Amino acid sequence: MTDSKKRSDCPISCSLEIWGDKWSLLIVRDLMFAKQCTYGDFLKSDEKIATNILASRLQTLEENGIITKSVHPDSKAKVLYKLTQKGIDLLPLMIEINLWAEKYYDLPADRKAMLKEVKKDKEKFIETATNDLKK
Amino acid sequence: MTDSKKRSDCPISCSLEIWGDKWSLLIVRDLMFAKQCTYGDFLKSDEKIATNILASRLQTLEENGIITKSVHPDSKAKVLYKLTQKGIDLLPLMIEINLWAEKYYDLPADRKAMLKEVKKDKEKFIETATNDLKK
DNA sequence: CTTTGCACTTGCAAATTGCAAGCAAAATTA
DNA sequence: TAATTTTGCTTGCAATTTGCAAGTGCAAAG
Repeated sequence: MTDSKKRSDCPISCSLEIWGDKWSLLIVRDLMFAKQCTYGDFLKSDEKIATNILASRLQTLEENGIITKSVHPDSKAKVLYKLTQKGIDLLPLMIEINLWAEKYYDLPADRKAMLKEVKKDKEKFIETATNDLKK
Repeated sequence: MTDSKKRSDCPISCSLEIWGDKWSLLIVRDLMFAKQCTYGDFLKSDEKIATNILASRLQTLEENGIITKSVHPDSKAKVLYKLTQKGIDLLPLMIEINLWAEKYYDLPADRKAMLKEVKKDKEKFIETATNDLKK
């Protein structure tokens, strides 16, 4: 069950082994930008991830220390997913994905607004958002 | 054959539809950092991509305007793959992946050396490397 | 104490992956 | 000029992964 079969020492390759698929970074996105953090929230996202895939991705993200599970303060029936520091550290990468996509595709208004802030002072934005996510 | 089935307008999702798998960014990496640019070069990389997968990834990267094929100056039998501007624009994203991985995993010496340069002046590094890749 | 909500699990068909072998055109060697 | 090798793929097939639908078990609400 562990990641015993590392393809190489390349950091790009190691990273892709964790979140290199069509879904994992969407979960990170939800936790980072949309503040969606329950299983049901993830299922409700636009891309319509299948429930078994979601469960499997949440597990590997947890196994790799990107997210943690905890009991939701509202109810024991709910599970609250949160980004760990390692997960929060993906923020600069997520921002760069947005900036790349902005150059070549149409973005939704809210994401455009966010990038406007990013461009004013990227480091400041990252610092503020990081502190926000740590709460 | 086109990407008619767009999952959502989210830039993260759109990006992942192009290069969200375990292999595509390794090809970009080879073109970007290792200057490997023939079919055979890609096959020789540490991660040992299967030849049919390589062919399919090269095709979708080309279809999405990330890379272009041209005749190798040395020989008509060889194909030279190059990053387009859209591909070169993935550099900041690739750097952030390296920086993230550096924080949590061991990197090979040459990549560490590169990141040392990056940290001195990220913007300068990107500018220089971008100009290099345009040649 | 029954019904609803939430977080999953299970079963199965369809698609994708990975391995090995094959193939045609160009280049090299004999 | 003919035979061999290199290069960039394609093909066939088994194994794994995905995606869809239905089901399950526990907590909370009515």
